[in-house]
Amino acid sequence: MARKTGSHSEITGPKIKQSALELFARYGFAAVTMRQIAARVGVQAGAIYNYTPDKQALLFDLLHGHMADLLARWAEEQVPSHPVAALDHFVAFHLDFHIQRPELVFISYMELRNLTEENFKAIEEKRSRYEKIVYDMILKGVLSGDFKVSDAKITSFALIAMLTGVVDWFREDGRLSSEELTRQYCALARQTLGVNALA
Amino acid sequence: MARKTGSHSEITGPKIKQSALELFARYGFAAVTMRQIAARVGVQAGAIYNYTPDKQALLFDLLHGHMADLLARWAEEQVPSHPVAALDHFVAFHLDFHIQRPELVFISYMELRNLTEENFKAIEEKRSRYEKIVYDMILKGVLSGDFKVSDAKITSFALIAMLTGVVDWFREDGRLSSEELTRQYCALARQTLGVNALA
DNA sequence: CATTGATCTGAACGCTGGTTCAGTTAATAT
DNA sequence: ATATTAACTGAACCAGCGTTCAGATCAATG
Repeated sequence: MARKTGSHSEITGPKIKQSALELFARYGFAAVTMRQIAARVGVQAGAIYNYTPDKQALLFDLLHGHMADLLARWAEEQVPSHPVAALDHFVAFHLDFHIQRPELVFISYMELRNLTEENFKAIEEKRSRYEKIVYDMILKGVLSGDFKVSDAKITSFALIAMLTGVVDWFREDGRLSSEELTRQYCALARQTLGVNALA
Repeated sequence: MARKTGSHSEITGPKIKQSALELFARYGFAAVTMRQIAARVGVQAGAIYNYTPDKQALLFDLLHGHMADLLARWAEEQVPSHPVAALDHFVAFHLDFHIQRPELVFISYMELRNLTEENFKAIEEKRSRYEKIVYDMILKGVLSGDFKVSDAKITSFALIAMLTGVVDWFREDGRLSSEELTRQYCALARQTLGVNALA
């Protein structure tokens, strides 16, 4: 027996990516076997190499695609000009995007060190671009007087950390709906940035 | 050639733990070899098994010791009774403790999934205890009217995430001293918890 | 119907992993 | 000196790793 009826590359390709993603997220890149990925797809290990040059590329494609997607989506957003409205908009966007991809968010943080130096740099560059977006947003609000923070850089890190940390505990079927979550975090973010705080 | 002059278990034991910690933090548990750890200690791989039953125990001891240490230290602290002072105290404690052990903090977050189910539960239990401390602290301030937050549970997660996230970027020789860092985060935490905010 | 080419199998390759253990060494006790 | 033993070596075991590849299979083509 060899090739199964109805197997096509248009199906197998995405399935490999998806399986790799799930397994990397659950067990970690180094702990996952090509044979495990193949088994989940319903294929032998060798078949994977029709779709990726090696295991490293499988990881890199996932991470790089994730960051590229994040930046592309943000570029499409219509950001309000008022700093507080922009903050709300960003919080909603960030939460929505990350909550929909908990596994990608997870491995994007965890598996950076399993990347080749070259591949690592490519991801870092995109990550910095995103951090700069947040930093610029905060800076604008500080200059306009809408935000009161003692250090815009620190605050940008703190804001990202506290928003991204949500994927560690949020569950779609949990106590909070995603709408409620967004509402809560918009209020929390405003407070953290000192909106309406005393000078 | 076999045993080297001056080698003693009181030295080799801690050296193994330390080497394992450094390597796990840098390359990840699954990617690190017993032979790599041994090489760093200056010993053959087999010698490690005089100090640990297996690789898993090496990881578990590090994580469990870290959490036990965290809880023990906090238990020794004299916490002010006033909610705002207690918050400041907690922020200073948490930052200080975590900044001094960036590698342990790192692997405590990253390598949980490489633990046996039984070992995982033991760590989780301690982690929950710590989270409850934070939650209770926030709740107390909310009830006294010193804190204004819309959801104490969410806020406790957000606070921990934003404080612990510091180890991702803070460097002892960086722009900020640890004292300055603490000052900044005390202010940030107060703002996040709505101290002095309008009702 | 014959041919082709994309897709996949199954077995193999060389290598490295965690772990074990008989034997060696040197510090200590007698 | 001799005996004892904790500490370590060095080699081995075998399972499993990522990766390769010749050959099998099937869908599509002409």
